Amino acid sequence: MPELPDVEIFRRYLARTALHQTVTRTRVENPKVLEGTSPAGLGRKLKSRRFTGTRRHGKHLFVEIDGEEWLRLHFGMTGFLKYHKDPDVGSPHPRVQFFFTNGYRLEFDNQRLLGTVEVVDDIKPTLTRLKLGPDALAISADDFIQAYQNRRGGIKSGLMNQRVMAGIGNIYADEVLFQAGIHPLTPVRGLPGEKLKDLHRVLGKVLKTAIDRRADPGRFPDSFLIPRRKEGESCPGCGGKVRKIRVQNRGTYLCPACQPKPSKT
DNA sequence: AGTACCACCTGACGGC
DNA sequence: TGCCGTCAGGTGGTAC
Repeated sequence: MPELPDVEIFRRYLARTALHQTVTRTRVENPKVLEGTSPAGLGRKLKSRRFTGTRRHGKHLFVEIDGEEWLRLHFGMTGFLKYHKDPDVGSPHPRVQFFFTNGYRLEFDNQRLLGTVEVVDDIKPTLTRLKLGPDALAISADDFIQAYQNRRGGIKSGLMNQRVMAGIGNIYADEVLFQAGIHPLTPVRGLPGEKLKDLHRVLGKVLKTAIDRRADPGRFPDSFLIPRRKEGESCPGCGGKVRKIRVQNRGTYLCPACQPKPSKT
């Protein structure tokens, strides 16, 4: 689930629930998701401290701890957050839990254990260490064009490369390329500047729309491809059949009519 | 620089 | 029913 729009929704969720709450204790159900600390170490870092702010960069969520350190949450392929009243039935895979003085708890659910919970001193050096490019929602048209115009390889791989730009994954790469009418295997070099500029505009529009719709495909506009990610579904643009191919070994959905394959030169 | 392939994990689904 | 391969919205390392 978690690409940029999903993580932005998680950020807002945390900001209206666990923010400003004081942690009484933490509980680590599975230490595999911890990075650079132990369950006891995480507890020491958070006990009696408050969450004081939130930030997001790409697919990473940062939660400020008393204005001193930051909790970095990365969700992998299956993560989400849930805020409960303590005795309530929780989420199915609460790998890490944060308990608060108000009797609520925040759960970091992560079924496949591909996510990460880490405490860091500061955000900037962390983005450098993780080699993340600019955030896909914040990047300017000029920076976008600069980042892509001299790249080799296919456009979908480029969009998903977190070092070039952070936040786009398999699903939203397909959506952006569908909305822009570009075939996923199009060489970036084959895209004129005007087309890149258009792609940047579409990127922003897709992300903002998805966030407005709470990153919930059930609420997406009829013009979106995401709710029709199935071989043989009808294309929202032309009514033709949606096709599935593999790009970078990832299932990739497109409309061959609306996204013509680039002609070889 | 970019890609292919494997690994890390759990779980759902379709075919036999 | 049960087993098995495949696939899943992420990412890092290694080899070419």
